[in-house]
Parts: sequence; C-alpha cells; structure tokens
Amino acid sequence: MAEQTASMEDYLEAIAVLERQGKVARVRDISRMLKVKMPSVTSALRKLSEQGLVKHERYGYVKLTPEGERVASDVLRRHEVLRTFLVKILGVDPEIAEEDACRMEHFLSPQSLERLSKFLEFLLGCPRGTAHVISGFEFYFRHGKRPERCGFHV
Amino acid sequence: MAEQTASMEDYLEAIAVLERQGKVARVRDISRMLKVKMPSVTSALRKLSEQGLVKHERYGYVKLTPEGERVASDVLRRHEVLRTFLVKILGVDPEIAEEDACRMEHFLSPQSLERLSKFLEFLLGCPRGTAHVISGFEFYFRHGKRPERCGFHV
DNA sequence: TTAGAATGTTAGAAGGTTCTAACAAAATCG
DNA sequence: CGATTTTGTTAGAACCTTCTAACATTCTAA
Repeated sequence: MAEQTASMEDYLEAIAVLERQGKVARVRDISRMLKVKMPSVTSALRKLSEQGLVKHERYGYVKLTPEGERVASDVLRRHEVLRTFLVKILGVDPEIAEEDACRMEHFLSPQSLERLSKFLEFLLGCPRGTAHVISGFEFYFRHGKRPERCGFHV
Repeated sequence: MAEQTASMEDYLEAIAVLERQGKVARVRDISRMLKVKMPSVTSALRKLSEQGLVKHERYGYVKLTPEGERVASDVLRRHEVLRTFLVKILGVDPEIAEEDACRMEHFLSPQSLERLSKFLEFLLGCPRGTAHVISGFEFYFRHGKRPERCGFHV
C-alpha cells in the first residue's frame, strides 16, 4: 500500500469521519471539513481513486474502499491518541488539542503511537492509582509546585 | 515576524545546531544535515536572507541574525521537549524519537508546548515521587499490567 | 603555482497542493 | 415544468520545495 502524503491522509480522514457520522460523503462536505475549495477535493479524489482508496462517481457520492478505510482508520487512531493525550493528560484546551492533533497525526511513528497509546491506558485506566498523576500535574501546572500531601511528595 | 513553513524552520534549526556546535555554518553542512542537495540550501538561504533571518554572503558563511536566532530557538525548544518526552517518558528508541521530534516540532502549538514542557518537569523533576510513574509505565508497557507493589496499585 | 577536488550558484524542470474562472450537472422550489 | 441555486468539474495559474545539469568559485596539495 502506497504511503500517503499528509494532505491525502487528511482527505481520507475527512471521508471516514463523514461515513462514521452516517452521512454519505460528498465533495462539498469534504471541502467544508478541510476548509479547502471544491476543485481541490475533486483533484484529491481523482488521485485517491487511481490508488484504489476511494470510489467516486462523477457528480456522485464518495466512499472509502476497504483499503482506504484501513488507511483512514490508521490516521484516525493517531489523531485520537494525540488528542486524548493533549486533553486528558496535559489539559490542553479541546479546540487547540484538536488542531494540534490534526497536524501532528501525520508524523507520529508506529512505535511512538503504540507507546503513547499504552501510556494513556496506563494513566487513565486505573482510577485509584495513576489518576493521582493527572491531578498532581494539574496542581503542579497551576501552582508551580507539587501538591503537599499527594503521596508522591515524601 | 513572518510565520515560517516547516521547511524554512528546518533550515533555521540546522544552522542553529551548527552554530551551537561552535562550527560556522556552511551550505555543505546544512545540506548534509538536512539530507537535501546544495541548491536547495542556496535557495532557502536566499528566502531567509530576504526576511532578515540569516546573513549569507556569496560563497561565504551563513549566520543567523538575532531574529533568526529567536525563531530557531523556538523550533529547537519544541524539538527538545518532544524528543525528551518520547525518550524519557515513553521510552521510544532515541533514533525514532529524534525523527518524530524533527517532523512534529513544526506543528506543536505554544499552549501544548508549555503544558508538555511542564509535564516533563513534573515527572522528571522529583526523583522519589513521580519517578515511580515512569518505571511503573515501563513495567506496564512490558508486561501489560501494573506492577503489584508500586504504590499505585492498592 | 597550479591542477584537481570540493564547495557553491544559477537555471530550469518536476511534483505536490491549492486556488480562481468558467462551465456542467443536479437539486430545489415557485 | 422551468428558473434559480447549489453542487461538481475542468483548465490553467500560482506557490512551494526539491532536484539535475551546468557553470563558477574557492580550497588544497603536489
């Protein structure tokens, strides 16, 4: 399967998001979602069609092929892991986290993705234990020092 | 000050790294560091010169202006924070972390940068406390479960 | 000192992405 | 139905980055 550019990944991702919303993806929708003009979408769809990643009939609907769906899912996973880390661990504003995830998602290696994903699991998955880390960090970020009686500070 | 493209940030960063190594930056050095051909460097330097970010005399040396230095320092900071997070917290292989940092550094917002930076400070700055988080995660990543007697697990 | 090597530049091509302008098809609604 | 709006396409320009080929300058060492 051919490696995609950041731009092509964006188109695949947008189509996948629309499909997940139950909508049928159309040029206009993709154009709005990515904030590009319609001819840019048409042009991208032609390339993705040639690679067998989308089905697109003239003046008609757009659908991911199974292969396109696979690529899009990959991108979405990277997006979600990054966004979740930024919001839930670092406490970044959701809108900013979303934008950052949108741009960084194209450049996260498989290894870093796996580790970051496990890190989230580790920190978010154990209410009584590692949750302290997150609230501890929130305190640290706000007050510039570690909480006094948090279990980390002896 | 004009926003730079990822590519221009790379050139500024490379020059800054060379300068910090005590070397005087030359076209050949930059070209090798960024794995591009020399004409690409010459072309980039012309643009950066026009913006007043570098000084470059024909067939001569390359130097960052104070403004160029400021931009480069910004990029380097993002690079370092990302790299450190990947290596020291997530345990990503140094070479992969370096590559990921190189590519993601152009897309990290100021807010996420500040939070990530503080997060590192929080986790790396307290040997007796938060260090448990890192070793705890390492254990979790390797064995798929939390360590039994680590203070997090009740 | 001077030939050859290394370094640097220019010019122009190529690939990628996006845009505007103009045209074509489809959908909507009076 | 038929006019108007919306949607979609084509063609071609623009911008960005990188490359190759050719030429220019500088360095180096015999």
